[in-house]
Amino acid sequence: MNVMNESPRRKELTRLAAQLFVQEGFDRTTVRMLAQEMGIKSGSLFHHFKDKQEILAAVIEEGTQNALAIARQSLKRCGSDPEARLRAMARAHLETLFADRNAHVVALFEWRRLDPAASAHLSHLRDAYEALWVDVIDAALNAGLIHGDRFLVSRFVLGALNWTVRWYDPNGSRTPDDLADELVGMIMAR
Amino acid sequence: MNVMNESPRRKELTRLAAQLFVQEGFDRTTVRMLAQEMGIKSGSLFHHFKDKQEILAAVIEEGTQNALAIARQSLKRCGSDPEARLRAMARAHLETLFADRNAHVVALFEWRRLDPAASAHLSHLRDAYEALWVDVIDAALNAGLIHGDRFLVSRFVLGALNWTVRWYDPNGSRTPDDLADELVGMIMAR
DNA sequence: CATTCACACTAGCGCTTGCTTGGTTACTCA
DNA sequence: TGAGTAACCAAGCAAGCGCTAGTGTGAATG
Repeated sequence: MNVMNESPRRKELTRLAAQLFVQEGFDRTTVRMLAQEMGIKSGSLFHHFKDKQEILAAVIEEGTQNALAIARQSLKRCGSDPEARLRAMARAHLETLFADRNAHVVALFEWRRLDPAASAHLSHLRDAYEALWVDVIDAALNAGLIHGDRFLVSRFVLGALNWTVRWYDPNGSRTPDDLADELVGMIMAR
Repeated sequence: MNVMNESPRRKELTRLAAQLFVQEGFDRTTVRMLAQEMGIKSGSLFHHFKDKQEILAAVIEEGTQNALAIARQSLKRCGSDPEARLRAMARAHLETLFADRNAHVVALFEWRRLDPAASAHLSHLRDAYEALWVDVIDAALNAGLIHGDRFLVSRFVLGALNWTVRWYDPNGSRTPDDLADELVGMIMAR
């Protein structure tokens, strides 16, 4: 088995795994299916990953790291205006959601299949991401842009955004930025 | 095997199955686990259900039928005021979501595991339910209570509501009605 | 009293699963 | 040129899977 490093080969395999996990679900995806998709034999898979669990963890970690990076970058770029920051977070969220769609669908819907160790590690990453959101929501509340309970508002907004993976069609007429603006418009006091 | 009727025994077994499906996920729940939870041997399970798929379909059908019934009842009770109807739908949604929590979690997150035949049948049920929502949202838009695109608004609202199953704690200080009112307040123009 | 029925049992078939083993190839770099 | 290593393969194991076949039983029905 490889060490836990991030060889380019492993990264490519992780991408393919994410796609299969979305298509079939984690449990129904067999190591033989994964291997075939990767053009290798099933035994060879365990040269790159300790076990099937580790593949799942790699997929989710990849997606969450990207989300965190993009969100931080967006916030840095957009100054300190609360409305601009709110809009930027919504846009960044949808941008990463559809850029790394497979990884995020796995993260959102196969989370429970992680073993406790991996789950604990990835929870911290997720918390770091959500903390960004809470800060932005807080600032928007203090500025009077939106009303309500900070906890509930952030949960509702994240729920509405995450649920888009269930219905949004990237080939349709609406861009992710359209969605973000519509959502922000929907919740802002006028 | 039993006919597809709704014997009380079968209904009770369906309830237990829903609980296990939530705990373990559909794929990881074995017929032996189901049988043990039900206090019978695995072979006996197939007296009540044709196969494992049929158990999943029964769980989801049960939940969706209840949601539809409760929503219709709530709308009938609350008159024709657009705001009251909007609030009633949100309350009804959360009420059924937590009254039949297991069934709904399965319906929301194990949907993909249905075979095509069952999926088509249950999609119609789901569409009937969502049609109620679109009507109510439409009326609220026409009354100027909320702003935005009817399609997007209903998707965002349903997303925010459905996502509550991931974080809402029924033993906490907030009632489902609190959540409904907060959400309605959040999206209403002021 | 005979028959039927719902419900449960035991036993196990045929197949798939995640993962291991022992060995081979292809490439890098001293 | 030869040692080291990353990547791979063929073969297979032990466990577990959904599901079936055939049987037993106590209560209701004729």
